[in-house]
This record gives sequence, C-alpha cells and structure tokens, in this order.
Amino acid sequence: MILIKEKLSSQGYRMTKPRQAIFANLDHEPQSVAEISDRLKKQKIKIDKVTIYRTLTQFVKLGIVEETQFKDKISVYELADQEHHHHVICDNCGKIEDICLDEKILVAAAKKNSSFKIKSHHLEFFGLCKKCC
Amino acid sequence: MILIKEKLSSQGYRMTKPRQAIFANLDHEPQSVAEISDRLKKQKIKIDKVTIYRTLTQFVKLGIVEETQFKDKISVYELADQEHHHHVICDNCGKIEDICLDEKILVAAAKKNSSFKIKSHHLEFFGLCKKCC
DNA sequence: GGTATTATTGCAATTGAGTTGCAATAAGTC
DNA sequence: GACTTATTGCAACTCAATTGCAATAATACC
Ligand SMILES: [Mn+2]
Ligand SMILES: [Mn+2]
Ligand SMILES: [Zn+2]
Ligand SMILES: [Zn+2]
Repeated sequence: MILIKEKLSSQGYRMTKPRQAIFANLDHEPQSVAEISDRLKKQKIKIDKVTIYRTLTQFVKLGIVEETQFKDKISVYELADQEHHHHVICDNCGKIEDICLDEKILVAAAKKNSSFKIKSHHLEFFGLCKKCC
Repeated sequence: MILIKEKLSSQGYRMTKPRQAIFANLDHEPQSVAEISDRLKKQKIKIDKVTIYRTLTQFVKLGIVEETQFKDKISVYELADQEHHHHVICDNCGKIEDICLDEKILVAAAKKNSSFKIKSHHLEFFGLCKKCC
C-alpha cells in the first residue's frame, strides 16, 4: 500500500481515496471495470466508472497492474506483483485459472524464426472448467 | 471459389455478389472489417459494413475464415486454408508476420498443469519489425 | 492551521466497433 | 418468368472506452 503511494508521488501523482479503494479491490484474478465497479458499489463506495478507467490506465503505466483481454475483447486487470503466468478461461462460464508454464523454449524459437525484434507475447488457453465439463 | 459455393449451398446459404467480392478480398494476412471495406471501395464495389460483418461471421462458422484479435481489440480475419500458425505484430506500425512454431510440448504441459479440459489457445508475439527497429 | 496551486474527480457528451430490426432486393427453384 | 425465401442496406441501437470541462480535493508552502 505504501508502495503504491511512493510510486505515485515519485511521478508527481497523488494518493487519493478513489485510487486507494480501487487498489484495495484489485486481485490476482483478472477483473473487468464493470466487475470492479460492482464490488465498490457493494461496499457503498461511490466512484465513477471514468475514474476507474483512468486509475487503471495509470496503474498499468506505473507497473502496478497488468491489462489483458480475452475472447470477449473487454479489458481485464489484475495485480502485477506476481510471477509471469498465463490463464485458462472457461468457454462456458468464464471462470479463470492461473497457469504457470515454462515457455522459454517457445519464446526462443519465436525469436529465432522471426525477422522482428520480439519484446512480449500473449498466451491464453480456452476450454471447460470442472463444473462445465 | 467453387469450394465456398459448395460449403454455402450445402447449408442452404446462397452465393451472392457481396459474398464473392468479400471472399476475393480475403487474404492470408489478418485484416479488419475497416480494411476490407477500404479495399472494396477502391475497387468501386459498394458493400455495406454490416454485410461484411455478417458475411465474415458466417465464413467463420463455415470454417472458411479465422477470426483473431490482437492488442487493439478489433477483430481481424484471415483465410483459414493454412496450417495452424501464429503472428508477430509490430508495436509501432502494426505490421503482421506469420510464424510457425512447434507448440505441442507447451500445450501438453498446459493440459497437464490445468484442471480444465483445454480445447484451444491463443498465442501472439509483439515487438518491432525491421523498419521500426 | 490556513491559503494557493494544481492534480483529480464526476458528469455529460462523444467515439467507434459491432449488433439488430425491418423493408427492399436478389438468389435459387420450379 | 413467377414464386419463395435468403440476403442486403439503411437506420437505429448497444456497449466499452475516451474526452472536455467545471467542481473538488490533495499536496506544498507559509
Ligand atoms: Mn492471473
Ligand atoms: Mn497469418
Ligand atoms: Zn466453466
Ligand atoms: Zn513496424
């Protein structure tokens, strides 16, 4: 928590109540803006969606949050303080599971086979969770 | 070309001028609806965007076209008559390069490490093309 | 503490991709 | 050619995300 205050003020940004509340409602599971908004509403915290968008965009820039999008194209956000990992998404109910993979070999192969200077990659898996199987 | 007429009529669909023109403007490089629309305009072929959307959705269902989305969230479409492959996208200019990788090992590892019944995956690489390097 | 400065917020309006309803049009069939 | 019905184009709409701007609140300075 102090960590993010540091990160903010070091860039001339301010630690505000909305930013604190949004940060407190982030998770290691990716969430959409709508989901974060709902969580805040349940806690009787009134924050406009625009503020959530702007805050998350800023958190991404500061490396506090990671943004991804799956098949449905809407952005989802999760805390960035975890080791590099990927997700398995249920085609039926949308449930998300983390998955750790050793993809070094694959990335190395990609770098070798491509004329591009490869910097990053997206990798997600889709299927059915236990309940939906 | 006859191929797609078969596929269409076998499902009770019709081969129309718009569908022919849209098919003729598909490529092995992923294109957005806007890009396809522009190509058609340059050829003085007047087809509404809605028709392009509906046609592509149908082509996807028939297995003629593959739909993907990269970082910018808009859908892109490419011909499906090619072997399974992935893409490298330039972060600067959007150029796309095909890349073939042997990901069997990775997919097997994912299936092993996950509680889900994995059916498919998305894998894309990002970086800088030669020009933008 | 109180005041000045300026980052931040909330609201309303806007953008842009994609979808839907429906009447007019054009394939396929006989 | 006439009939049936899939398809098209237009307009209206949805929904995530962005933008402009005046009101508000966090920091800095006294
Ligand atoms: Mn995760
Ligand atoms: Mn390709
Ligand atoms: Zn499920
Ligand atoms: Zn480039």
